[in-house]
Amino acid sequence: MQIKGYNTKQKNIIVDMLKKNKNRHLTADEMLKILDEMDSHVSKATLYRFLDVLVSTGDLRKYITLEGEKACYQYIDEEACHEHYHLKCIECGKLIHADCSYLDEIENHVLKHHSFNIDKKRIVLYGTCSDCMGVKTNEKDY
Amino acid sequence: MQIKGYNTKQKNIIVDMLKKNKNRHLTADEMLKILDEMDSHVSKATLYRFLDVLVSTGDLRKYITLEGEKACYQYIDEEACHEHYHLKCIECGKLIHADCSYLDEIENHVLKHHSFNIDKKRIVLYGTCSDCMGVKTNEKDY
DNA sequence: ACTATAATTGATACTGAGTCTCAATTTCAA
DNA sequence: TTGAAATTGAGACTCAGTATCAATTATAGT
Repeated sequence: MQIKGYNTKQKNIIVDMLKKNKNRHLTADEMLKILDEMDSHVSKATLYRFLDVLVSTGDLRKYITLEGEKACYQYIDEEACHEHYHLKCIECGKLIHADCSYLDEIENHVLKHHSFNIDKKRIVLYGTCSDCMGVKTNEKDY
Repeated sequence: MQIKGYNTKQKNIIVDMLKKNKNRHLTADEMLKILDEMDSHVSKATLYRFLDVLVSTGDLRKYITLEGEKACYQYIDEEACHEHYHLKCIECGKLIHADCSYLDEIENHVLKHHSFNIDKKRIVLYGTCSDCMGVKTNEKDY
């Protein structure tokens, strides 16, 4: 991949780290920890700056910040270039990555019927996961 | 509506304020400002606490925090309780109420293929509305 | 009404992801 | 080689939201 701007040591370190972890969803903090463990320290500012660049060039996919959760990123290559949406369980908090072409149908419907162009990366559907479905915990009592 | 827990002055003030602004989407900060202007000061901690309660009882709908934006809330009453999903434009911030039976198809798909039971009221799809679609601002250049 | 106790409130300190600043360093084109 | 422009890093900063905890208030039991 082509690095935008000046070709620096730090940018190459970051890209290498992302490629090595392309099947994971990393947060910026996790990346910093990984880089430190690799004795390849890169500053927080540099990391955030370059992540933004990679997102803007389309080399990295950024998932929407969920309520109370951190943004996470996934490197995009041949194997991982299909998008997915997120299912977030209200009961147990689990985040499910739904890899599924149905996404495109939703996109098409909304575009056709509502003239609205969905950013698929940001889709988060809230509800109850299979594990929690029968197991309705007693509601908090206020 | 029934107030959960002890019936306090502050809770009533908050509910009144929400009812008066039921057609708006307010952030917590905006609410605090409104309350101050009404000379009905309620502390930040109390507001946030009670908003959580109202969301848990279903009296208030909380919209997911967009990257870099604040959470906003909408009071739910007879007129606003239909099942519809929301389309939120990333460019202009407009919130579109999409009344549409396609919702059920999404629900069925996710239940069938992912064993996940969507809470339809919470669906918010982010993207670009028709007004903003042609008007792509020039990208940042890195 | 009184009291005990449990819930609630509010001032304020704190958290933490992400941003900003700016001097020092590095890149690269000429 | 050189110097203008890009980049880096340490750390200060932002700010929505949370936690703390002593003081206050609501309610149930008598």
